[in-house]
Amino acid sequence: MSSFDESEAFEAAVPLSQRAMAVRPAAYLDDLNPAQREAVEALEGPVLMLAGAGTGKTKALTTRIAHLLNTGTARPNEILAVTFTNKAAREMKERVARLLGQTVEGMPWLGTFHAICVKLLRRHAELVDLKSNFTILDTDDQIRLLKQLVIAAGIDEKRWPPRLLANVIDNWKNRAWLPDAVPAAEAGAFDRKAVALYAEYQQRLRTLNAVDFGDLLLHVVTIFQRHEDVLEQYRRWFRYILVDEYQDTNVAQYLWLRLLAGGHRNICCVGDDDQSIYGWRGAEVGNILRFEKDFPGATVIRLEQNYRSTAHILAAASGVISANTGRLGKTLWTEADGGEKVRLIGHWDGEEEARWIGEELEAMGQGTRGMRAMALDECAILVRASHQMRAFEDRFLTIGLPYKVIGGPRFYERMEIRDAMAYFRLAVSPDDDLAFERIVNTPKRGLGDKAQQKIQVAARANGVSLVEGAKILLAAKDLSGKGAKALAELLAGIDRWHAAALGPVVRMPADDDVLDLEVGMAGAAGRAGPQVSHIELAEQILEESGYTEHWQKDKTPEAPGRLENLKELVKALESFDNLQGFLEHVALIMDNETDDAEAKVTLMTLHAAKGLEFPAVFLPGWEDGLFPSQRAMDETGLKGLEEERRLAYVGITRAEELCTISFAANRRIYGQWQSALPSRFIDELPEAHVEVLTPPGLYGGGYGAAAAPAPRSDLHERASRADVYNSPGWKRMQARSEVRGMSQPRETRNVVIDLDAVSAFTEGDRVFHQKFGYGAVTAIEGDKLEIAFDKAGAKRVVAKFVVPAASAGDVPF
DNA sequence: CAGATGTACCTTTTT
DNA sequence: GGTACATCTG
Repeated sequence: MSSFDESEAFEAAVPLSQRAMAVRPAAYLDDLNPAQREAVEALEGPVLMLAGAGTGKTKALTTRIAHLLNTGTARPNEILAVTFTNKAAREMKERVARLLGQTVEGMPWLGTFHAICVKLLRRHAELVDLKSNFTILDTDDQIRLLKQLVIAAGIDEKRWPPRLLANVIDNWKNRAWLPDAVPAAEAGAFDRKAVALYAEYQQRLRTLNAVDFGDLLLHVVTIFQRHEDVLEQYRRWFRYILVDEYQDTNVAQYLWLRLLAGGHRNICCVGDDDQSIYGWRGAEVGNILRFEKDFPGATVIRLEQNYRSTAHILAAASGVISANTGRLGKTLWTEADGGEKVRLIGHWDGEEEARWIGEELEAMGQGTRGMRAMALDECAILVRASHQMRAFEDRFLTIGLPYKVIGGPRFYERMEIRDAMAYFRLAVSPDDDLAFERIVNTPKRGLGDKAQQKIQVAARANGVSLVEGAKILLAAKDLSGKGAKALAELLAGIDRWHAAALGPVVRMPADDDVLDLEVGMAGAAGRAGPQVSHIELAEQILEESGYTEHWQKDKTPEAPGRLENLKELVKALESFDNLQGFLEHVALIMDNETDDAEAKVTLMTLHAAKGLEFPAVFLPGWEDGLFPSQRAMDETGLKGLEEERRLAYVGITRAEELCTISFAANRRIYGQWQSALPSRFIDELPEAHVEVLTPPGLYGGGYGAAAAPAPRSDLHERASRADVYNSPGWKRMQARSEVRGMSQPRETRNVVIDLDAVSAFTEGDRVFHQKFGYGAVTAIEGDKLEIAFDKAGAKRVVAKFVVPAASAGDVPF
């Protein structure tokens, strides 16, 4: 706390009224509408900002921060501003800086819940029996650790799959339940053993001096609850608190906030109950719904003017969401024109849906039906479940339409990156057992299960880390030739790397610097600089460990990509002072944004789309069972259905100009063809704002043609009844589909066979495919080739995506 | 110890 | 259908 001057902080706490007018004329205030302005100017006391989709929420939030600073009400380090994602934090930082000009010093306490908790926890680690250099485990580590515990406890892995156990524990942590606080009812519902395992897991984490993501919050809450002096100190420091996406907070986060805001109550929460879509991961809509009860006298401000979408799109979204109960209620309005109606189209199956959207995207590029031309990067396809993306990827690959997938496996989650990181972790701290386990036999060193078990036994018997245990094992000559030699080599490497990794003062990356808290690892300060830079060291580690070679020798098609990723990893080290700082960053950040010049359609889940906007949005797969998802409804009933409906609302409101909803009568799920009925949410779209494109012959001319739309009251009632499956709209659709002969697929159309591409091959040819690697042609069928791939097995592939094996060097990708 | 076959599983996902 | 993981076999 050394350099923080509390008296100065208090001086800044003089009430606003007594301070001079704004330091500078606050031109930014003129940019706001009345509601936004109110939200910005109500600086003191609790404020709840209910910000509908596209109503300038971030603008209000960032302007509020700027206003706090500009009026001298608070200093940058007195504002605690929390977000959920790093992206949101980054954006907020940028926008505040832009509002105030370049002169603002960084805001040290603007960040994600987790990043802020890391800073706090490093400071007070000893209060929860940790050392301040604790490591942060990601989900993968967590699961491997749990697996060990499950096995050690002699519990059937089938009964408690580590993955499931991790979920259960996460849920408990989200609710801020320590092992001894898990309610008996809850524990009984699962299994007593799960609680015992949870307790054991926590104990093990402590021994390893490690925390998982949930702990970051939970430990800090525990510290605040048990040490009033510490809490008091932070209440004085964080004089103004701002929270983004408040509807997504879980119980632990809620407690954390309430504790911190408890004194001065200067807390401003921004959120939208209609966009709460993370209930399944512990978010409590209840937090936002009862804000006024938690903070009596709170100012509630509604941002309702929408600047994003056309009137038709807004009306469609409002129509859907109005079927939900227990909303705080907002009415979005816009000055914008009606624009295009929301388009609705039905398809025979998922493939046709993908084909239609592909064609539509191409047509939109030219401008169709009097609409302006839309570039691909103005368009997005938002799906409910990620497996829906395959149909689109297949199709776009075939027609060569550029696309990008958001939210796939991230860079830092890839196998090769995690392996490399494990080596780095060992260099930083050789007693990182989890890292050691990961790489003992990667690359293959002839150290299989048996050898690894011996190491475990040696370590446990001597109460030391695995690296030490391995040394003991070797000294005792308890391991045979080949493996022993490789192990000795690895251990020598770790020692060498560790010596080289002990660098100078350990700090966070510059942009994450904390003004008054030293985040560095204890004990490393003041050491002389190493001879090699951490970048060279990283290269050496990968080289000497044989890891690079391992992938060089690998002949699978993805090996080159992995080597490329490793290079990228080393390059990423450049922006850090040392390996420790880098590891810390990666544990919390894990994002991977590649910007590419070429315009591409964006393909992502509805969840990933929250907070984004696109001129044109496609919402495929609106079928009951898929969306709303059957599972959501089965597991949480009406609550789940309502969350699905909010997801629909989020989807529609992503669109600025054009929103296209589609559904398919048949879809292949888990390899089985299944037919489905249009989503009940389709019935909830107000007919006046929808244009039905469904081709005649399918669904009898389309939705709305047969019967008048159900009255609103009926919709409402239906949503809350248990027999939602028997809705009038449903029966209507069902009847229609039976009458109109849904069993006939539409005529196949536009089957363009690229004969040139096919004629280049004959049976038996060796070929190369970008994704599947090498193989031999076994059959030719239309424009498709059947190929027996060496690694990937037999596949049917469109001829133009395959080249003769000889010319594999210049593949057309 | 490694590759090869067989068998259960299958939302949404950030930190 | 396709993947991740466990068990079987060379």
